[in-house]
Amino acid sequence: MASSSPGRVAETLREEILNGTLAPGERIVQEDIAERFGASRQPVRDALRLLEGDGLVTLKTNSGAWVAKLSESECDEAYLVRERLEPLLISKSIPNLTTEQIQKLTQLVDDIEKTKDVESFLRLDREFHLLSYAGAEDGMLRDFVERIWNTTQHYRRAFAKLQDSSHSEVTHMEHKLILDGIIRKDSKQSERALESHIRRTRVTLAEHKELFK
Amino acid sequence: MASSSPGRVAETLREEILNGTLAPGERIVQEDIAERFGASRQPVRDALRLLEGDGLVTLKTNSGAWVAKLSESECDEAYLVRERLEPLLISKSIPNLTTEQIQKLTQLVDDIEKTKDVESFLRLDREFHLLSYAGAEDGMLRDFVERIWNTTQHYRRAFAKLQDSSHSEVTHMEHKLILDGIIRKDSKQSERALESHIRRTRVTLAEHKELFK
DNA sequence: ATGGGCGAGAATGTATCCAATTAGAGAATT
DNA sequence: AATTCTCTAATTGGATACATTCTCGCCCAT
Repeated sequence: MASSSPGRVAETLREEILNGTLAPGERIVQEDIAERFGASRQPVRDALRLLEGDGLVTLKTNSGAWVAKLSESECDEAYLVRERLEPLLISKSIPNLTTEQIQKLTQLVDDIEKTKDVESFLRLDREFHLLSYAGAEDGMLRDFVERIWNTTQHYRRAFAKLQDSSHSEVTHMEHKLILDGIIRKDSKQSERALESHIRRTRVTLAEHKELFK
Repeated sequence: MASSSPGRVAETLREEILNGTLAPGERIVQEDIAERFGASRQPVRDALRLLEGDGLVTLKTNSGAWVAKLSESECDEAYLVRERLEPLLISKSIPNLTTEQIQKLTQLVDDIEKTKDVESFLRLDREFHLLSYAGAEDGMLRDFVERIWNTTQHYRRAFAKLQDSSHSEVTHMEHKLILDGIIRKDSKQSERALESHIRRTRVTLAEHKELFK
């Protein structure tokens, strides 16, 4: 069976964790997954180890695997790290973004402002930010940033649902400031706007401790 | 056999990669390792996956495992990330360092200044910096920082050998400035001294492209 | 009702075997 | 001499079976 390599299993599970099908704290049983993919437990174990490396799954020896969970302080830490790393990443990306990518970014900012649906907002917002980093070369920095986005995805969803359709005007302004810096190749502006953007989210998030109950 | 869990195998291999027994680019054969530990290949595979997650080993499907290798630009990126993350980490650590830990740090700065041996310098320098972070809670931030220290260890060694016994006076001054901030609980000072320390190393390292040949 | 201990059952860890794939050396061609 | 090609031996990936360990519900004591 060609579709049973650890990579494929991991990819599918990653999707399900990110889109919320698998909730944080939920247990993952090797044999169940193996059966789903018509494979043995071996590739599943490899897949789980891959996801552990991504911070999406927590493994405990002789015990099992669970979808990773963040505490309130861990989530706060994640945002503090984002504040420091993402401005660096975007500054490395901006000089190499193509015209097509910038065009797409412009459209995304527009689409994000229009959407009132939580899932669409999450998807578009993620696409906007990750695409704004597409000009940076692959490497540790991008890995770290993507890892943080993945491990905090669930909490971004919960937070977005809380704010519901009232995705603040401020968010859209921040996106526009980031985009403006990108268009004018003014990395410093994008860096600062992005830092403020993340910082504001962190502070706002800290006001909703109930998300971690 | 109690000593054959993936954790133990990974720990031993990690040691050997860090102390230079296993060089970057060197191939790792599953069966050889398995034989060394008197275990089967199964736990070895798990161990290799663990090390891959730590960035110490590179796996290629159907091909094998190699000790991870950094290019010049990847190494530069590592130091740029350190510049942003370690000041944050030390600022989280300083408020919680115990008197004993600070005493130990003071002694380490002293020992580092006295040593003329490359391996001792590496060990003490590593111990000093990591101990200065001991007050910070466990989490993603510390994981990231330790991972960078591990993946760049080999290049730090090569660089130290190059400078040999002439561990510059500047390095010791920087250590003293960091320590002074720690003692006086002046996080800002330690943050800035640390940032300069890492930045200077990055710039100096960039002048030695021959290390990546 | 609440908390702790206990045991049956389920899930994980490890070994071994077989199939699939690749690395690497040597030959042939340019 | 350098490069490409081919083939084989060696290595990795996956499945199955068995041993080991933990989870979770149940029971008992308080």
